[in-house]
Amino acid sequence: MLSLKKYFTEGLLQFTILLSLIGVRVDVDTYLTSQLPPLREIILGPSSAYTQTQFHNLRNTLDGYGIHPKSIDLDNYFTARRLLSQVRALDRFQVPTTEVNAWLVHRDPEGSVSGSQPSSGLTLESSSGLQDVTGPDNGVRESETEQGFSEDLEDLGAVAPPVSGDLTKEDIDLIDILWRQDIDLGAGREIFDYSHRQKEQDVDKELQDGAEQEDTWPSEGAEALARNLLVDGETGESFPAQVPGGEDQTALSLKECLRLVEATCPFGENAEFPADISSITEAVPSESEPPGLQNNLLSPLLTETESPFDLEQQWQDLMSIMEMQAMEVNTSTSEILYNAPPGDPLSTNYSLAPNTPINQNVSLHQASLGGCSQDFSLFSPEVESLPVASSSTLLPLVPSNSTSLNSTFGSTNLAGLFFPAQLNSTANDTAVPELPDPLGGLLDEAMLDEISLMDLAIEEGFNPVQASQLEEEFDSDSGLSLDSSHSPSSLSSSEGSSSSSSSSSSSSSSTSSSASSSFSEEGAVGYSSDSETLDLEEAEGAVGYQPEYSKFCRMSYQDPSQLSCLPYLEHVGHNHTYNMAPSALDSADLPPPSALKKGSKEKQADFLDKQMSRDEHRARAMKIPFTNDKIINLPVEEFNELLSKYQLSEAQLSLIRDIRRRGKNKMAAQNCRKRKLDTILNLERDVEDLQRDKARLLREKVEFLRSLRQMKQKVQSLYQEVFGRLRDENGRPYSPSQYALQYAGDGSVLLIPRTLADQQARRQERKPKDRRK
DNA sequence: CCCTAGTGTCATACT
DNA sequence: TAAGTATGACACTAG
Repeated sequence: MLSLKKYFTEGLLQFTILLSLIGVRVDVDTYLTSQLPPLREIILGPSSAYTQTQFHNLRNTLDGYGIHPKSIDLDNYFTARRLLSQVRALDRFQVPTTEVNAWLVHRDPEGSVSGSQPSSGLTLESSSGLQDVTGPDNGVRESETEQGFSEDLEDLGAVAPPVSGDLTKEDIDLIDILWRQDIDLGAGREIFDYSHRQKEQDVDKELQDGAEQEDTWPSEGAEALARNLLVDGETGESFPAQVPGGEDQTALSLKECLRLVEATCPFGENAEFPADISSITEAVPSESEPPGLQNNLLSPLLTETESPFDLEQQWQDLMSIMEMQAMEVNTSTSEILYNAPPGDPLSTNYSLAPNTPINQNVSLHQASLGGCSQDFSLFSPEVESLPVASSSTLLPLVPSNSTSLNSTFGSTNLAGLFFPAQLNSTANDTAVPELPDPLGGLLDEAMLDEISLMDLAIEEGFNPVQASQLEEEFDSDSGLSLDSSHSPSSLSSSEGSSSSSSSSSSSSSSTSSSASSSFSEEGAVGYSSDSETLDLEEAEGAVGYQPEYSKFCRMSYQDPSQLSCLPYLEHVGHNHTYNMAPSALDSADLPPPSALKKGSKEKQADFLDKQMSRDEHRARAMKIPFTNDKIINLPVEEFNELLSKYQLSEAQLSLIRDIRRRGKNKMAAQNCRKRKLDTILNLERDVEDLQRDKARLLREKVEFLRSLRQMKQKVQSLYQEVFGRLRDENGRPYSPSQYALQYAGDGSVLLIPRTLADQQARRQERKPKDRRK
């Protein structure tokens, strides 16, 4: 019970200190409501840190005593706590996984679509036109508009119903690939610098048969695209500008793609048509499309799944970032956050061009992609607005395992059509190490909202290198421990000098204000605070030790001005100690020889008198034949010996024991207070570290989210590319309003009527909700 | 005179 | 059990 009480009170103290030290908004609610263990930890945990630091033990060690067994490793404790906090912060990143469904596509000549899976077989006759695919993400969009972000995402169709379920291995692989692709396209992972990719590309060219595809892509593509290239501000990569009239580039790049598709896919003969630009453009989005329609049209993949991110929480996180910036981390985010226009360059850089029409004079032999063994789920985009951002966006969507793709499409490396070779073959090798697999669950609207938010925040200039540096800094600065440098043992540096000073400087009562103390030969620990007496004490074999200013001065304060000395310590040093000047005793016991300027002597005596503690006065009054320092600091055996040497009355003995008790207790109290102070200071530093960690993790999160958004956009554009190339038996493109592509779990692709796709989407949207209940 | 910080002391519990 | 230690509480003092 006692320990419980102790823990509780101490915990409360620390908790309060923590909150007050933070001084900024703390997510206390999160901990209180949903995370009781942390609260319990906050209350109970620190208690261990608050107990028994044994400051003097180190000194005792110096004096020949061992470390007190009660000493607690605060370092470990605080480190554990810090790690716990990090882990806790990380769990906000966890999002439910998104199930990627796919259907095996087999399109028979009659115009019906039949999947290899029974449930997916459907006829195309159900050309029911546009479906009302209103997204189910109203709540999310509220906050979107409120924050002024993500309109572009909506335009991109981020309102599609969610896909749900567990990720299969292939899904993960695909996600991984997408991730890397994204990285390659400038997701901010500088580790994948251009040269690195170049090397990979070179290697892959040697390894892969489809080198020609890669060659044609950059060569022809570059030529054609050179006119309207945008440069990714982040990676320096170029991609086509989104020019409304830029059909040329698109057509050209698509032609390249198509050539490979034709060479790869065993399409039916009767399905081959020369591409008719006009017919294609009909199926292509136009600027005149109502915005609402576009929203629905462009949502094959940017589907909402679950909303793992509490927007409120995220907003708090962002606020926290800004708070951190106020502290020191950065200073620009808030401005960016609040002032950045919705169409900030960063966002637009990676946004598809909703209004870019796509003209492709290409054709498919058959209106089906037989057995595309990709797992990415392409959900139906709706009609007209099929913005293909740029040909460069075709690059992503590579399967982690290109062999499966190849086997599916035949001997030709179709993957090379869509993806650079180096990504095909080295996807696994170049994976970002330890990259979590956040993508599954991240593909949801709420995430996109956040992404937009984060995109703004990220402009503060964070990069992974900085993050790692920060991390290193944190690692090296475990900061939470009461390391030896903060313990009184460090006194030795300043104290040792005086320990050997002559013992008989005596009555001079040095008025030097410099604090100096020493350890006695016995190793007993005394306490002396100011001026006088030290040398005399040594003469007595007693020892004092000074409240070490240096110790406090070493406490980590970021403000250099505070480093010099804590102002409130300037008053420490009153001499309330028992370490009276022997001269005083001597002068009392042995009156001065005689008339030696009585005035000054009296003054001196008065002064020393005032310096004496009550116990010293009592001792003198009781004619105790030895100093209080001896009484207090001598080991028990010597102390008893000393007592035995003298014939002392009961009163004297009682007083001596009281003096000893009080003296010991006084030192204990001093140690106790020091410990408290250290604990508080360390808590303060702990809070700072945690805040920095939090800011760093948030920045990393921003990075992840942005990459995710880019991947989504690329997948969407890929979908549009593929869909736009599909031709029915008459050689006409399928209407996005009537058909949609879906991917089955087994890697197959299915062209299904839009109505069915919508139904499935809704069904899958309901699933997670039900699961949540 | 009041407030605050530092300190000493006591009582108590613990080691 | 004795001695030492830790700490909350209180009082005192200086600034």
